[in-house]
Amino acid sequence: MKAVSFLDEQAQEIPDRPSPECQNCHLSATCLPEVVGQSGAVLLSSLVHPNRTYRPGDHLYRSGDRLQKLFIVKSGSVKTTSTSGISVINEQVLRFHLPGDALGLDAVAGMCHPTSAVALEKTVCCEVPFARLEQMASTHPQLQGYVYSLLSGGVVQANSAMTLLGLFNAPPRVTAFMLDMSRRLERRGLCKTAFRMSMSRAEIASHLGLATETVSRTLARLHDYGLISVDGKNIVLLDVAGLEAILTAHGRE
Amino acid sequence: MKAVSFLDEQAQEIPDRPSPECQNCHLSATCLPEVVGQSGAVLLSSLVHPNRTYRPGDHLYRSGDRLQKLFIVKSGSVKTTSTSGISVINEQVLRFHLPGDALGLDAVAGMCHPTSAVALEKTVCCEVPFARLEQMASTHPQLQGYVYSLLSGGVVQANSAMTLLGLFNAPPRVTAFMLDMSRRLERRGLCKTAFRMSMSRAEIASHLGLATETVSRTLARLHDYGLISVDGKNIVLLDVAGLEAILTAHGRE
DNA sequence: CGTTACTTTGAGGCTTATCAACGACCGTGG
DNA sequence: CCACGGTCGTTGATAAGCCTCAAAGTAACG
Repeated sequence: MKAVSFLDEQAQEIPDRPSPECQNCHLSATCLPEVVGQSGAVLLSSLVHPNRTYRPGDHLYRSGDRLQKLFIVKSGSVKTTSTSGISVINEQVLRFHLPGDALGLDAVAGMCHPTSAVALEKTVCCEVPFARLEQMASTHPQLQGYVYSLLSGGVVQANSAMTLLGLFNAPPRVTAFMLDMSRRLERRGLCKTAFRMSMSRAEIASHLGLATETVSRTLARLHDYGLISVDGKNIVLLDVAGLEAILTAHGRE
Repeated sequence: MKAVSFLDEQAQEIPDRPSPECQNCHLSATCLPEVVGQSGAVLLSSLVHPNRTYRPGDHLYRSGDRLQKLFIVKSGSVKTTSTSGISVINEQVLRFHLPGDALGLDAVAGMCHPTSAVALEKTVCCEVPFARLEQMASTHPQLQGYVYSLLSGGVVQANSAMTLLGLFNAPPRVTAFMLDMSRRLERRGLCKTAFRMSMSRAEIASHLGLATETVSRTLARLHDYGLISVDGKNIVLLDVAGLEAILTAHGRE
């Protein structure tokens, strides 16, 4: 089963395509569903900058950078991270972004990125100048509503991540992480039971507020129970019902 | 030193004021700073519903309710909570909202509240019908930008809360919580070193992903170190520099 | 003034972080 | 092509932090 990182890889190879045509984009269903209409896609095409390719470790933006454009992952994957502000040595992985996901929305409030974004693998992104998006949104109610949804959805997502860290211990955290990945991949038309996790164990651990070793051990235990199959970054969910049972069983209190 | 819960209490006593005048509101500086201009405040007054008073434990809205209006805390305090979706027994406190804070923004994406909001004490709120706010924002760029900021700020806030849970253990979590309260109160023109925490220990614990007893013990230890003074819900920050040192010292590797 | 809920304190045990070592994989350079 | 170093992942042992249970003390409320 093909993994997300290999999604339409050949189509993405074309470097710096001068004028992306959103109406032909394979992501249009997940990326801008309500906005892309007969004329909507054409409008958006005028907004979207040429695609740009990033290599693993490349920064899309760094914490402190001025907000100029938003990003939409077209292929590959990206992590957003924040430092505590106190010590710079340690960073928290806030979220992993898959194709269709928007990045940089948290910079709107201060017009300056509070987080950093780093490509996890070879990644292609669309770029949307925020000033022009804001301008165009003011004359296109549909687009405005979509921007609201994006921003609001970011709050919902962050809240559920916080709930995961607040209510659950290690096993359900790791389990919920995989089930969440599964759901997000399914929504993109990819296989929901077998996939490749492009991030390192350390990045998963940071995202879940755990130590690298704990993530490794938890995956091993889930494997022993016959719930998953683990081969490096490749994961197969063997017993989804069993995994969901972990969530109900291992909550705190 | 006056605490936030007693802020202008007499002025708030007036029940169900029929037509709130934002230009006279004592919160105008913190609540809608950029929007309230000569004409802005008048416009907003036409948006804002009569104030409503809540008693401790009253719900402003419940998870699942349809989004109809946003809320702005005028006096008192509110907690927003979410359940894991798996088990209803346990709830996670996402945030405590002080006067000037907006609530309900996370409902925009699904037009339905994903969280619940409960008053912690006697609380007065302004209500803003979302449909009319959206409508008016489309014709008033300043207001639109403000709504963007509110939403984006919600993401930033949620991310920093997640970073706190992900990177720090108990002592810095409790410390950061108090320092955050201090900053937020200072921004409202209240005393930043002595204040009343209207929420229970259990609610603080839930917010910080800890057990009630751990919060209690941590506060006791900070008291022993001479960093704070604790008398029930009343807190005095005795050594802010010392508290900030806790943050740098007790981070997880 | 009694009842209830909340808070504090103590003791014990479990989860998980930490330290350490080993093996696997990958890219590099010989 | 193989040897090499480095990063990453796994596994084990240990200990620390925090959760849990339990009980007493305190504040809040009718």
